[in-house]
Amino acid sequence: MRRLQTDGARETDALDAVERQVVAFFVDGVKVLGLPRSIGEIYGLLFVSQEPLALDDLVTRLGISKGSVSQGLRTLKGLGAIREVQIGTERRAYFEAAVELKRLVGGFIREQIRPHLDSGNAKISRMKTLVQAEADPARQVLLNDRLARLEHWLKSGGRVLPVLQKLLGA
Amino acid sequence: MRRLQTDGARETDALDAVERQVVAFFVDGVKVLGLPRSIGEIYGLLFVSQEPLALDDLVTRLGISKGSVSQGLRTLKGLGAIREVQIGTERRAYFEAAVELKRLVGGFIREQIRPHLDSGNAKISRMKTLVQAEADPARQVLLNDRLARLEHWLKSGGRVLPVLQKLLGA
DNA sequence: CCCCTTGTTCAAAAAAGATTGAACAAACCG
DNA sequence: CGGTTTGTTCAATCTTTTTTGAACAAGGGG
Repeated sequence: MRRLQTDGARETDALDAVERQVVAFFVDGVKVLGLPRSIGEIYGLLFVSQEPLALDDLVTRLGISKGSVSQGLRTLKGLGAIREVQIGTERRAYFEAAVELKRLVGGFIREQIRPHLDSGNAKISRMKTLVQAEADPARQVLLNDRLARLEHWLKSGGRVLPVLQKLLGA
Repeated sequence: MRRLQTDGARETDALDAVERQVVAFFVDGVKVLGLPRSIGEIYGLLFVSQEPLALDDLVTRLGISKGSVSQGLRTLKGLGAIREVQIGTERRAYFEAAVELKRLVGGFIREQIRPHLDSGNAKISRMKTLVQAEADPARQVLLNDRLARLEHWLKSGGRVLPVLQKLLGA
C-alpha cells in the first residue's frame, strides 16, 4: 500500500488531460514572472486539486524530484501562494493553493519586487556620491539629471504598487 | 583614426566608475524583467551617454559581440526604449535612450505582457471545452470554478494595465 | 564594377539557471 | 534505543538561455 486515501480520489500517477493543461498554463505563467517551471507545476496541480496534497503526492503525480518539490513548496509558502493544512492526525504536511488574486499579487510584490526597489535605491545612493567627484561640470549636470530620473522611477514604482494591490483585490 | 568625434568626448574603451555602476544597475533591472544582461548593458550605457552611440561604439565600450548588440538594439527598439537619430550625414545609425517612464512601461506592457494575457485567454478557452467532457459532476463543478477564477485573473490584469500606464505617466 | 563599411543571421560555444538524488537531520513510535 | 517516515540540503548534472563570431546581405562610394 502506498498511502491512505482520504476518499475515493485518484491515485494514478499520470495527470489527466485537464490537469496537464492547467499545469502547463501555470508553467508558462510563472515563467513570465521569472520563476522556475517546477513552481508552476506544483502550484498548478494544487490549483486543480480537489483535496490538499502532500510533498510525496506532488513528487509522484508530477514526476519530479523530492528536492524540487521541497524547494518549490518553500518558495510558494514564502509567496503566500499555498497554505499548509492538517489532515486528520497525520504527521506530514498537506498543501492547498491559495486562489485569491489579491494575496498572490501581494506576496509577489513583497517577495520579488520590493527587495529590488530597495536595493535599487541603495545603488542610486552610492552612485550619487560617485557623481560628486565628477570633474567635467557638463557631465555632472547630465549625471545628476539621470540619477534624479532613476530616483523618480523607483519612487513612482513604490507609489503604484499599493494601488495595484487595491485594484486587484476588488 | 577610428571614428569622427562629435566633440571632445571619450573614446577610451573601458567604462568609468559611474558608467559601470549605471550599467550594472540596468543589468539587474532588466534581469528582473526577464531580459538578458546584454540589453541592460546597452540601455544602461545609452542612458548615461551624453551623445548618441552607434552599434560599433557599444561593441567597443561594452566589450560584447556585434551579434549581441545587434539583437539587443532590435529588442530595445521594439520596446520603444531607444530612439534612432541621424548624426550629420553619416550612414550608420546612432541611438539614444528613451528616458520617459511612461514610454518604457508602455512598450514593456505591449511587448511582454499583453501577448501573454492573450495566449492565456486562448488556453482557457481550450480548457473550457475539455471540462465539458468531465464525467464526475463534483469535479466538473470544481474545474468550472477554477477556470472562472483564471478568467477573472486575466480580466483584472487587462483592466489594471491602462491604469498603471496612466499612473506612471504622471 | 570592386571594395569598404554597416548591420543581420544563426549554428556552435559558453554561461546561467534548474533539477536531481543521495546524504543528512528531525520527529515520531513501538 | 533502533527503525520508519517526512522533509531539507547541496554538489553534480542536466537544460535552457545567452553570447559569440564567422558568414552573409545591403548599401554606398570612388
